[in-house]
Amino acid sequence: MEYTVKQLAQLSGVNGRTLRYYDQIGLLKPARINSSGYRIYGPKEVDRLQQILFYRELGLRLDAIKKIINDPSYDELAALKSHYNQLKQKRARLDRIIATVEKTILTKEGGKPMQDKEKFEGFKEKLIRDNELKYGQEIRKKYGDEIVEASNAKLRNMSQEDYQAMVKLEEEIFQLLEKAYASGDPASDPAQELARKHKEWLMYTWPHYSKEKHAGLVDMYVNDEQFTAYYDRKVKGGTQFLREAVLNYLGMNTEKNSSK
Amino acid sequence: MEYTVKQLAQLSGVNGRTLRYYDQIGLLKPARINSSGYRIYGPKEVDRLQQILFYRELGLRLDAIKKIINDPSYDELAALKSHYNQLKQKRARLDRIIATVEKTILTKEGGKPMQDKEKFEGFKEKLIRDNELKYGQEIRKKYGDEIVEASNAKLRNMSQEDYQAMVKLEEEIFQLLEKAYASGDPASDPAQELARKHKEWLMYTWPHYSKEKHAGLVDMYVNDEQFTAYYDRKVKGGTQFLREAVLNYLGMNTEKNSSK
DNA sequence: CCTTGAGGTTTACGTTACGTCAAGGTTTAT
DNA sequence: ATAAACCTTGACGTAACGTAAACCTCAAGG
Repeated sequence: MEYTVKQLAQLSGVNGRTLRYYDQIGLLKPARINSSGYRIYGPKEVDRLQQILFYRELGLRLDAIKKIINDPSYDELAALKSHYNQLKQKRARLDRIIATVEKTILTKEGGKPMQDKEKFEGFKEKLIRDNELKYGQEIRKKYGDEIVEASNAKLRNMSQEDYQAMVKLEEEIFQLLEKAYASGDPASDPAQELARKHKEWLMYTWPHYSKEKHAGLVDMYVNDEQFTAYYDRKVKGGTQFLREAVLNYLGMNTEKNSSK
Repeated sequence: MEYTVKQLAQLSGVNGRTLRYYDQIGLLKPARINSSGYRIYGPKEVDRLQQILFYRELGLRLDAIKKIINDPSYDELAALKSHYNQLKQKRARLDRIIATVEKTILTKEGGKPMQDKEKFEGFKEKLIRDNELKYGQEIRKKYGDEIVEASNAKLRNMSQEDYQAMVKLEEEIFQLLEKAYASGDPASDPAQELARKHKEWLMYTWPHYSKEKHAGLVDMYVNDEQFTAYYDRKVKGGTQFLREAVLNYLGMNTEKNSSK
């Protein structure tokens, strides 16, 4: 089947302008342009649009979507399964909001007062999405979906104070990283403190901590540009240094400097 | 309990900047400003923010939310019950999308091809929301929730062709309105044709048509500024004329010109 | 054959709901 | 006393379109 702009728009429920915009930003190019300049979409584009809408439903930004589906290692089927899980999470969030509404109604009708905190149950998706962005993509590939889901679930149930403590801890880690890096020695006291805090910080969201996973994670940090950018933003080479400090802390040998 | 910007932000999960913005546009003013110029929010503001977030969750725009909760006739409890229904609808929509993903996965794995149309099941909320904006607010007040819900349900199940036909019909109505209005006579042929088409158009979404409801509706058109703006956009006085044409068509007397 | 109406095109400016500085004042903790 | 962590008010930036202008193309009817 082939479709013009309007036809595909009607089929999918999006606006025609949206399709032109998607063409403009290179997110969804038509299969071809006919002799009079019309955009013509084929079956492949229909599927691609469907994928785009799934991602959009999850709240991803268009440039992120573009990156993902243009990635040569993009696996459509795996992506669909991931969608499936995330949509279920989204529904779970909706369930919590619905429960909050129910509770609020009962409160208004019954008179039993509600804690301010309770009033916002379910509205914290953004924090979860941040977590997802930081740890979702890559870790999903390495360790599978479960660990990310569990991490999100834990985050969701985290108390206000815990969350604040966690954010504070993260800041401390960055400060320690600067200090320890200045010492230049991954075995130094501040470096070991850094590694300890990094572990502590991970345990806020990891369901089961293990040395192997921790080591695997810092190893991945070094190889993944997103993570490297994140940990290098204060000091260049910070990611590398963090890895060595953690491996040292865990009593694992860095290949680079084995004994000494 | 009293909160500063950051505290309320952490409590509710929104960004501090968001709260300042809401103050700026007059959507959520702090209870008071303390001696050093800080915004201080009290319990009433906490509740109001919760309401705002409920509406935002449903996809309403901030100016619309402002209108609604500033309306002196705004009934918090009724609003909550309405939220409850709409959130459930939203969840139903999510369920449909989840079902689509499941189906897509099965298709990819099993090989049975999927209809292009099926691929977009669940993504048509916008049409429904438009319907809701046009007919939700006021009709909910007059006839209760059920009729609106039923109307939405009908729209949701409407086929592509029906929908197109309906949109086309709406356009015809506006053209007829112009023509009939020019004649100046609500009993004229084009005016009667107009009324007939208006009925036909309503029947696309109304579960049960009745003369009384039709008459009540056009009556309401005249008194509601949103509707008046809508039907007056081509010709001034069009709403009034439409009302008279319909009442005439239904064999009901307009008080203004009873016999003649 | 010509018109009309519904589609198509590009270009360009407007909008919503914030995010992100910048530059500075205030409060709290050490 | 000094820094850290708040707060303030601008002011500019942005994402993802909506909308309007000005023009081209195609199918159907008088």
